[in-house]
Amino acid sequence: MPRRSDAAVSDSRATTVQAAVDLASVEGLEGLTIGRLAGQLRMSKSGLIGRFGDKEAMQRAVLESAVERFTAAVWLPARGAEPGIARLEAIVDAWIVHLRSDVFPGGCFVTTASVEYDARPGPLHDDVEAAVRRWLGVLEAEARLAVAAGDLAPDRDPVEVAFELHSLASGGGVAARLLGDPAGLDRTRAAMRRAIGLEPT
Amino acid sequence: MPRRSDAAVSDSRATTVQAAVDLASVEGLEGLTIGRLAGQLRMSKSGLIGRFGDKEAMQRAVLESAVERFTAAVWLPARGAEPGIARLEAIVDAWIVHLRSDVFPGGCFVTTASVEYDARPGPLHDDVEAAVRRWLGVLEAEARLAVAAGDLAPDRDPVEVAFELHSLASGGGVAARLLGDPAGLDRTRAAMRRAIGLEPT
DNA sequence: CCTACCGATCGGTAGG
DNA sequence: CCTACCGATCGGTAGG
Repeated sequence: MPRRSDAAVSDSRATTVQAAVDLASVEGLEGLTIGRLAGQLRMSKSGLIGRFGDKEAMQRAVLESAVERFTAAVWLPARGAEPGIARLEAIVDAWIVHLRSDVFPGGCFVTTASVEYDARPGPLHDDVEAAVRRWLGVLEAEARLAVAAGDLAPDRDPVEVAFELHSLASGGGVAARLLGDPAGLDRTRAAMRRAIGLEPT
Repeated sequence: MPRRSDAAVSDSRATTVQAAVDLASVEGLEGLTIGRLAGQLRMSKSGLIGRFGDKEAMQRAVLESAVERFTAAVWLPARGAEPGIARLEAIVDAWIVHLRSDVFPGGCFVTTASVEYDARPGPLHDDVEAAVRRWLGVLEAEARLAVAAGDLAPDRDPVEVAFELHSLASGGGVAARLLGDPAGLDRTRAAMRRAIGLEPT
């Protein structure tokens, strides 16, 4: 018999990961240190690292959790909308709401991780790349449905639409936060709507 | 009389900064360490730090130099073009060429710095913010000229155009590098041209 | 999960 | 510009 039930172990791990996501959101996945996180959780470094194995495994778990937060915030709410332009619009709306929210205290987690690992090979690079590819794939599929439905011009390339939306949200989110200017996200929203042929509103 | 001429001192400092820009381009300004840079330059840590005062002063000098590289690569070549859409087009072209080049081995320096400091106050945050504001101001002025010349729709907001171009280059450059896909920059170029009303070519 | 500890590295200073 | 050194912190292990 284990001294703690599996549920309790997985619970404590989930709590740990949550705190780590918040810390890494500000400091980056590279800036995350075992000592600081352990101190914040009032536990020993060895106790903390024991939950993951080593730092890299912890970073990968943190990234995975952050991606789940993003999906839950942006993809799930939009899933109910009609396929086509309505769903694309719902994704843009949820995305902007997400960027305005404090889901990640330090700004979009995947964007931060993308910049940290875009020029550094390794498992974390591969994980971030895979997550971005999955999300681009979702956007592309939605854009394709919108083209098929006649909501987007027939010569509009779904791959291009997906890449454009991703670039605008990623770059616009960073700039809005850096400038401390909420209007930045209004502009990001307007640009994303333009990219899918909608009026600014 | 100084033991080394002013020119020699400033020369050695410039060499130091150049090496530091390349290192920080990959590791980030936060990942830049005195020990590693000193080792790469085959000098002592104290000798290196003596050229700047402390690490933060070195980081600020590195950022300033990187901004100058960007301006020289993107703004100077476009300056000769006619004001209006021709100059905007020239800026986009130079920008994409710059992103494709190895001017910064680790990707756009200002984008990396924006992400590192968007959620962290301090002098470096302020320096990055000021640099981005200056560049957005340049883009906005050019967009305004293009609107005045009738090259952009009269209801197109120059501030929005500037923010959109910046977001696309910043986010698109990161994604293209992360995915290791040169087509990413083709898509970025197409999106930037779309933003200023031009055909993809 | 803990304490105690490892070698390496951090930014920086003293003194020359 | 150097050597020598400071206290702090890094990721991680040994042993319980």
